[in-house]
Amino acid sequence: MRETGRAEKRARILEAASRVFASKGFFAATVAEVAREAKVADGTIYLYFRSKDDLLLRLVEARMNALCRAMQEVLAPIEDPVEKLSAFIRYHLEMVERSPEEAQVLIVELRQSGPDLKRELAELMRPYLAMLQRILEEGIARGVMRPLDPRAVRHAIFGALDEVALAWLLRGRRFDLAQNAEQLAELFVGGLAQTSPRSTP
Amino acid sequence: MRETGRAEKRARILEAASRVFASKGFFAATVAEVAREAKVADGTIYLYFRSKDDLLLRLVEARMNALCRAMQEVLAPIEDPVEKLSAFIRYHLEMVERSPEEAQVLIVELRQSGPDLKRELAELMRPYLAMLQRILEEGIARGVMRPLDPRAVRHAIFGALDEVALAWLLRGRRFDLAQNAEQLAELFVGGLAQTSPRSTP
Amino acid sequence: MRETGRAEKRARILEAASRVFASKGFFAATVAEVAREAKVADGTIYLYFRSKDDLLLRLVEARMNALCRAMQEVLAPIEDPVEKLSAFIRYHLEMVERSPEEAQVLIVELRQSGPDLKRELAELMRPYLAMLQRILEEGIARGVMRPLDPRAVRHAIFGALDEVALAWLLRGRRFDLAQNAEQLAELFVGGLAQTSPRSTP
Amino acid sequence: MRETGRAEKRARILEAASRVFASKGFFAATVAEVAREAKVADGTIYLYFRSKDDLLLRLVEARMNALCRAMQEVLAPIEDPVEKLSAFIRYHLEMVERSPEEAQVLIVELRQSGPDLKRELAELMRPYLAMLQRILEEGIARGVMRPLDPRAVRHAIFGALDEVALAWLLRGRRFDLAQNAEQLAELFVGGLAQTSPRSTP
DNA sequence: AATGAATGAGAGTTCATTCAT
DNA sequence: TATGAATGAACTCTCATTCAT
Repeated sequence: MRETGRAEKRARILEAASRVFASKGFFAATVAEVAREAKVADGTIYLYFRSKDDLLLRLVEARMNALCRAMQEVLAPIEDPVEKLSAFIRYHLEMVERSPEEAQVLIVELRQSGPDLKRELAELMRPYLAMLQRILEEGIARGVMRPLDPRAVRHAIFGALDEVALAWLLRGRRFDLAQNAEQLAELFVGGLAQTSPRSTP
Repeated sequence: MRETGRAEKRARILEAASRVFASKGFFAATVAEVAREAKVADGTIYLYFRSKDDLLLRLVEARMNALCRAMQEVLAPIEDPVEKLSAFIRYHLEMVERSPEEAQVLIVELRQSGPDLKRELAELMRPYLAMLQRILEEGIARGVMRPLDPRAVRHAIFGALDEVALAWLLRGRRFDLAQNAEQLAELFVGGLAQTSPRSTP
Repeated sequence: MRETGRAEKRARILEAASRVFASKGFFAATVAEVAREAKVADGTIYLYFRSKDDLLLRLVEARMNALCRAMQEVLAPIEDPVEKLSAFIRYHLEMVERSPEEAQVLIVELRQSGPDLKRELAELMRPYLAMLQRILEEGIARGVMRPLDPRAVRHAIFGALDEVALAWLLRGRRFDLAQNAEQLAELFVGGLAQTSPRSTP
Repeated sequence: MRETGRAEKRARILEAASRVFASKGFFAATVAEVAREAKVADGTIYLYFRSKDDLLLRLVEARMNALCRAMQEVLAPIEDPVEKLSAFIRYHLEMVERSPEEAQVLIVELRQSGPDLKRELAELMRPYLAMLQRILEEGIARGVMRPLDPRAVRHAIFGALDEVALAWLLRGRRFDLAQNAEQLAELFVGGLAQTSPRSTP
């Protein structure tokens, strides 16, 4: 238990925090509970994280990094921006379906915080949103997507994904998320499709 | 100061709660602060509301009712479901722009709560979401919208509106919300448009 | 509703207080509850009583007065101090059985109070205890009771009655109080009986 | 300061609670006051006790256990049930005289509580009352006591002891408790004495 | 590095009492 | 005289954070 020990314990605390925040919400969760779940002493948390807020921040950071990396890999081999967008939507919800607990933190608890924390959390989401925006920009640049404001569309798509995931989580995961992913992909791909070429006979 | 007095004071407390919750977040806000803002004693709050949770619930209820009524009136004279949807999107964000503080509560604080409260809040949103869904169902029924799953699309549109509004609020209202509304309207109207008829010469 | 009105309302409040204090305990009971039970406004209580403490004090006072008067009448026609004592014991528990709610206040709630209030309450009990003591003193003077310290015996008898009544009330009035009264009467009459004269042939 | 430290602090809090409850009454006493008296932080109380109610419960429990053990030892070497009863009465009041503060809690505050707490407290008294009842039952069985209902007599004796102790405490311990104990012992021993043997010359 | 007992500020809520009507 | 809405002090209990071991 040296260097690896440290990293492992940090990870264990983050895992514990993820579970506890997901099940109780960030505010209702207590540091003591996270400590118990991680099988460390209360004080130990503070050797790895500055505060409860910091714990959430680092948790979201870790999840976002993993999500970004994974999404990157999924999108890399795809050439067409339209297909990229479609893959983005489907893969995002696939991840939610695969790790609902992690998703819970990113989706639901993310906004549970005072304004300061909220701003910091938004900052952490940026790389992910940037990926989405780049797809849109490229689609527009290549002329395969309508020239709508990429930032507005990015927010729209992200909000849609978020809301669908939230509904799925809140309703106890009772509907088919993959099917919803298809619907969303069609909706947004259709919404961004260049319509003029079709009108030409 | 008889019947009007009571209702006015209740409204004053709701106004105060709206401001305080918006600026600090529901959890960080204290009942004492709401009382101070409303210029009543701490205990007075409890003559009008059962608890802090109830205060949020009633606040969201009031705002939702107003929003539903207003939206109803806007949509009533419109016949075409596609135009109705377009109007829904534009008017929703128009309201956000007009009363950002109220929106803050509906959009941001709405999810700040333990799971129990969250469920009750979701319940309060239902009539509004139902309106949106009905537009989609009618559009599909009349054959002017693609037969996508109305529930999925409803979530998508609502999430998109929410996220755009949230971004606008968090960034200090620095971009043009009306313009974004146009973009969203185009995006979703396009995404729902029946494409096949066009391909027929 | 003039002079009689006042007295009647005062009595109504006392009745209400009796019921509420009996069912909840003096501390747990609220003035608002008493007011509701008496069908008067909260503030009205304070037109008739100085404070919540005063309300209890006046309630006990009224009950003690009634109890004293009734006991007085019961004992008046009895000549023999031993029979008087026996009647006192039986009648005391008879009253408890007849009006358990009033008894509850006198027995149980009587001690629920800070030390100041407690002293004042003890003061109110004095006339009743004095009656008992006088019986004992006369019995001793006449040589029909053993010359035990009348004050000590008075406390003993009163404590015994109190405890038996308390047990009866706490156990949900499930045993026969009259039978217990007989037992107590025998016990104390026996305990106070002059034994030596009898042994002389 | 390991195992002993914990137990000692718990004991210190109980001592403090005993003093504070005795001087102010359970209801009027505040947890903050107990904490101050015990020289610990407010929150520390809750590391050792679940609630203010629990604090009283555990306090009574500890006192009752000690009382039972001590009484057990006193009675063990005594054979004759009549003498046992006499010793019980004298020793009970001796204990009150020796530790008036502890007695205050057991006697006075014991009934200061809502009905739920009251029932739990009554439960804690049972072993002690059972000891008393057993003495009576044995006395009756051996034919050295009159066959009065042991439960009724038990209540009577306990109530008498309670009341005498209460009076002594409320009057500022101004009369001789030991003397009263003698009187009570004579009273009850006399009351329970088999009278028939006396008639034999 | 790790512990977990201790801290104490601060939360929501209650309720005896007052006073304008 | 009666009302009951309003008050605000005071309560119990929680929990993020610290620090002696």
